[in-house]
Amino acid sequence: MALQEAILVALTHGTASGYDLAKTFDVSVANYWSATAQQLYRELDRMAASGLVSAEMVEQERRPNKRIYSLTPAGRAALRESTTRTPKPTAIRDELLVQVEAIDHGDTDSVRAFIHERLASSRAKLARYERRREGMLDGGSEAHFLQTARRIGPYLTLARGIAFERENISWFEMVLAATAEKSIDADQT
Amino acid sequence: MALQEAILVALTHGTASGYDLAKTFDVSVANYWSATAQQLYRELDRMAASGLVSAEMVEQERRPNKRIYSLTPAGRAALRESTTRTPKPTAIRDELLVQVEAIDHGDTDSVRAFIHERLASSRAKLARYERRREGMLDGGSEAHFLQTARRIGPYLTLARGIAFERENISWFEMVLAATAEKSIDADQT
DNA sequence: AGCCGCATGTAACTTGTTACATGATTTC
DNA sequence: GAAATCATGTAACAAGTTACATGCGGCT
Repeated sequence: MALQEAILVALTHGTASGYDLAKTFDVSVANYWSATAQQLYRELDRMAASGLVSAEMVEQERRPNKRIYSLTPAGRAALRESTTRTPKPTAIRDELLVQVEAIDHGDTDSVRAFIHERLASSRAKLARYERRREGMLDGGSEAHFLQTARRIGPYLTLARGIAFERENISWFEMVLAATAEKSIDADQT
Repeated sequence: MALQEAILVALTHGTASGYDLAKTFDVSVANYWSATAQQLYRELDRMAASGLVSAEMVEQERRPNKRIYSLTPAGRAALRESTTRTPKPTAIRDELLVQVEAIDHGDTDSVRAFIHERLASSRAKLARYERRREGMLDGGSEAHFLQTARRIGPYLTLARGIAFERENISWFEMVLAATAEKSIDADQT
C-alpha cells in the first residue's frame, strides 16, 4: 500500500509521467521509499482504474507519447486518509549487513571491498542531499525554514536521509578500521 | 537470497529449530534482516532439500516435536561463498517516512501520534541493544574487544543497530518539535 | 556504428505478508 | 477459565525483481 501513497505524495508536486516518477523515485523519493519503473507503471494503471489519479495522453513529435498523471480529488482524499492509518514498523534490511555479521566466517577482503564501494556511494548521496538542503534553506536557518515554509514534509524526510547517510559513512569507516589487520591489502580509505 | 544467508549465519551460533530462529529474528537478527516465522519454515525446508542444513527430529514429551537444524559443510561453504557476491544497494523504506513527507497534506495529529509510538519503541530497542553491547564488552573497551574477540561480526552489526535507533530518536524529536505549533494537543514527550 | 535517453509495456518469477489451523501445557 | 508459550504447517495473496521487447532521436 505504501507505494500508492508515495506516488500520491509525489504527484502533489505536480503532474508527472511514469517515466518522470521513476526518475524521481531514484533521487529524492528514494529517501523514504524505493520502487522500480515496472512497479510504478503497474501501480499507476491500478490507481487510474480506481480513480485516484487521472491520465492524460500527451502526443509528442520527436519523442514517444506520454501518459501524464495528475491527482484527482479522490486521490487527495486518499492521501489524507492514509496518514491516519498506523504505519508498519520498519527495520534495517541490508545484504551488506548480513555479510558483515558473517565476516568471521566469510571472505574478509571481498566484504571490505563492498564496504569501500558503499562508502563511495554514501558520500556521493550525502553530497547530493546536502546540496538539496542548501537549496531549500536558501541562505536562511533551519528554524526559520521550519517556521515559515508552507511545506515542511520534504525537508524533514531529507533530514532523515542525510542523517542516515552520515551514519552509514561513519559505520563503514569503523568496520574498515576493525577489520584492517585481518585483511591482506592495505587500507586505502 | 539474503534470507538464506541470514539463516546460515544464525546457525553458526548453534543448532536451532524454526521456532527458535523466529524468536532470534525478532531480537538480534532484526538488526540487519527480518523475517516472519512462515518465511523461515518455508526457507528451512528448501535449504534442507538442497543440503545446506540438516534436520533432526527431536521428540519431546510435554511439548510438540521439534525439527532441529544444523549447518552442513555445504552450508558453511555456501555462507563463505555468499560473502563474495555483491550485495544489493539498500535504502530506507518506511511507511512513517511517507506519512511525514505527506504531513502538509495529511492529518498532522495522527502522524504525530505515530511518531510518539515509534519514539517509545526505538527507546526500548536502544536500551535492549545497549544492554547486549555491555554484555559483549564485558567491562572492557571497544578497541580491546575488536582486537581480541574471535567473532566481531555480531558486535559490528549491533553497533549499526544502535546508531540507527539513536538517529531515529533524535529525528523523531526534531519532527515533533517542528510540527508542534501545527498540532492541537500539547507536546508531551 | 553503437550507446544513451526517452517512454511504455508484458510476462515470469521470487519474496514477503496475512489468515487460519492444530493441540498440548504452563502461567495469570 | 483465559491467555500465553511451544511448535509446525497450509493456502492465498500482495509486493517486488528480472528479463525482455519496441522504436525513434541525439551524441560521440
